[in-house]
Amino acid sequence: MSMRGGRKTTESPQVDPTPALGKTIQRLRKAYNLSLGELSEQSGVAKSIISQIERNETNPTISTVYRLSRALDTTVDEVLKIDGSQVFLEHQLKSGIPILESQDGLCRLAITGPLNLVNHIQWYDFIAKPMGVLESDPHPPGTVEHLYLLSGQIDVTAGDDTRRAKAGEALRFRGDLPHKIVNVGEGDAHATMILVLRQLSGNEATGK
Amino acid sequence: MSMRGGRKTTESPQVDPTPALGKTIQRLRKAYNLSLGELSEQSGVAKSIISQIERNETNPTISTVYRLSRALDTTVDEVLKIDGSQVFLEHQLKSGIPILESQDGLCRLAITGPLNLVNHIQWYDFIAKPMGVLESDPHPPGTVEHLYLLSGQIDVTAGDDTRRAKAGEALRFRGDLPHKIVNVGEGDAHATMILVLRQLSGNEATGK
DNA sequence: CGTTAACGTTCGTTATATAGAACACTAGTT
DNA sequence: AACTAGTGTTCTATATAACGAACGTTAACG
Repeated sequence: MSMRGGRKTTESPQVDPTPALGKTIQRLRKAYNLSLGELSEQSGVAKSIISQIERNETNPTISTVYRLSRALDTTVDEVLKIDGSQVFLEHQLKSGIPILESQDGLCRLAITGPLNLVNHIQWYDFIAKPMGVLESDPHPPGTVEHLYLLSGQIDVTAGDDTRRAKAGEALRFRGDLPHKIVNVGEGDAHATMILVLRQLSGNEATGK
Repeated sequence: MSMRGGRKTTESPQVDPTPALGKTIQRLRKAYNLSLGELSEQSGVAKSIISQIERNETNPTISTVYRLSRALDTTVDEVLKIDGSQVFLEHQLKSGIPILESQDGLCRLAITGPLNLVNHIQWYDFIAKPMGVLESDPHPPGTVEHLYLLSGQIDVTAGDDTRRAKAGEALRFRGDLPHKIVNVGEGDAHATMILVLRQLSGNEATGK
């Protein structure tokens, strides 16, 4: 008797085990602002292959997916996950810092600041396509968010307050409230976003 | 400026991304008492491929590894883990029941009983090669372990008490103490092991 | 304009992962 | 002993994943 449980082969004869792999890889790659060539360099995978993987035109080798997921600071399982329902992808870095990136590609938040300061100050590069909306849950109390708009035009809503900023302008608002950033311009909106956590002031070192 | 952090390509030029995959697959397959042919049927992967994968003679496709890991009730990441230090592999089933299986292949514990009773009674198939030792941490208080030796010869130590059993004999001992099973015979030892948890008696149902 | 550079795609070739058949090997049976 | 049924391995052919080069496109510059 070698049967065990009710597992069957006939479950799904020809399921594509990796329906979302391509999109996920591409999402992560863009979240890091990497081109195919750059990711190719960093991962060791030919850029043509990456291109095909992103369009689900190939069934990559474990080795290939492994190298890609390493270069993208994530795991094989993570890139295999089918998260079609998720609006935002939350990607845990090795350092524990999440990268938020909208699935439809409208908004993108990439960390650009030094990782060792992440408990004091977080520095993001923010790009939103027209109509893009980034909604954030509150950050820790006392957090202040600084936003310097490099190009485009956005509306920022923090709590009840809404303000508009054009290219070259800066905004500062409370990050410990639910807040929202909307690209109200016609082109892409590009901004530098800096989160200053309260711990920074009044405590020179965490003591660890 | 497309640089980001300090990720480098030169990290490891030609690392084998899957050094333990073969062993892990084989371990899991044996933990389920599956032959290559059986796993082939259940996973849809040709048994020749599984054979090659287990001996690390191929670099399987994501699809292949995915089908295998599914058939083995685990994830892709799980089979990729390099746990060379671990003496025992603890494999979480979907149902949450761990399977213990020694890495060197000396001992093997496979669940054979019905899964829905796992909180009351656990029923294992135990096989140990010569010199094989299975050490267990204490089970919940009140647990009694029943062991019926099908073939071979073993010593069981529970607490301070040590007893020997030959083929056809049965042992019963306290499972809530650290205990150890040693195959002292020349051939394989094969036993049926039944864990009876206290909840079974005095409570007809856990209420959930 | 043409030039350059960067992007993602497609092409041509090579390497190899896959499946199925054939193969040894063992153990149990008559 | 021969006959089975099981194991895991090795064959052979085919499909295709991988790479690097060439390509079309776009954008920024002179």
